[in-house]
Amino acid sequence: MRLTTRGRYAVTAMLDLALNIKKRPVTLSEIADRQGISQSYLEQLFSKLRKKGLVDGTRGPGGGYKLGRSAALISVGDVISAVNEPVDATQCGGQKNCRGENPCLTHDLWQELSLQIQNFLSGVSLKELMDKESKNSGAKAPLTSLTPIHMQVNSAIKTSVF
Amino acid sequence: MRLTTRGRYAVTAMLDLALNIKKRPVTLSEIADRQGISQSYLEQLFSKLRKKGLVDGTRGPGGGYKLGRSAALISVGDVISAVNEPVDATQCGGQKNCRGENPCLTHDLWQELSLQIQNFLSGVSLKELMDKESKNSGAKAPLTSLTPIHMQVNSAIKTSVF
DNA sequence: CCTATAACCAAGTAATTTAGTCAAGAATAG
DNA sequence: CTATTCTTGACTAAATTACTTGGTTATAGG
Repeated sequence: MRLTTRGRYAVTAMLDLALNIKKRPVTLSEIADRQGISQSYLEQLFSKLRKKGLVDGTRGPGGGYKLGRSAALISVGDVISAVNEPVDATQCGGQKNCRGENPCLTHDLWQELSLQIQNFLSGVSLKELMDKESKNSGAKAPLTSLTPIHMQVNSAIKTSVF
Repeated sequence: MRLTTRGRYAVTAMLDLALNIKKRPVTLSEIADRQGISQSYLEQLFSKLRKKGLVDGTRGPGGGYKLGRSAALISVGDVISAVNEPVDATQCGGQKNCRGENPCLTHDLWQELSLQIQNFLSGVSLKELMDKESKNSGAKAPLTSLTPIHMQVNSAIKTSVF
């Protein structure tokens, strides 16, 4: 799981798409204009998103993109991993023969952690983010926690460990 | 919060350090050798880790690095953000004047999500990862979940949403 | 004091990734 | 037929990452 500005662009664009689609598909030039991202760069990102089935494109006038499935069924993790090349964290490629003494020990731990992050991001859907937005639209209150429940549990664990 | 191979190197090295320190400090050449990372690259990473107080270095023969504080008090988030330059996600720099129509809308949402990831990674300490390791050392059982509790809650949320 | 060790520091470089440009082609609504 | 919009590919500039080189300081042990 990699997390760079590239993934941020993709999530931002997908959110823009999800929020602005009413009836007509949303064009890339609209998104590019609203979010200040190069259209051609968006084209590359959406090419990958389309291949993963996260968006559907229709050509011609009145065309554009729409979500490949319900926003509730698209996770942030889906979007981010769609636009990133898969990385193998271990230099031995899954074999445990890296070193003699401590073979891939910390690699396994990182792999495990990486999986946890992946799981976390798979637990946040576009719909949750959209709902968050609509709840705060027009209001002056700052954005609060997205998914309070497991965050509270998490901080409970944290305080119990410390 | 950025998440690249750079952060992986840092976490891996910190884990190696935490696992292999018994009485003597651990030298970078040891870590470099065990983990297959360039020593000079480690020096750069540890320079940043030291400036954040995450490690203490002692020079001369018998010298090396030790943890700046208890492994229970060092989170994975600490390590990762220590070796990365801070990024401002918005191109307007906190001002809400990016666009006319949808000012920084999705930016706010990304900011919120980014904060969540940060919180999540702040909830996982080096000690948790170490304990995970020692529990599985010598055993053939595969690694299971690190922090089962909030993961279970998380998946519960997920299934309730879907 | 001398020497080896190992942290510290800084500049530069190769490789990779990111972000963007440019130039086409293909589908389709009107 | 034409304008629109996706789709594709190749190419380029910028940024980041990973690594190299060549030092300097501090210190333990002889």
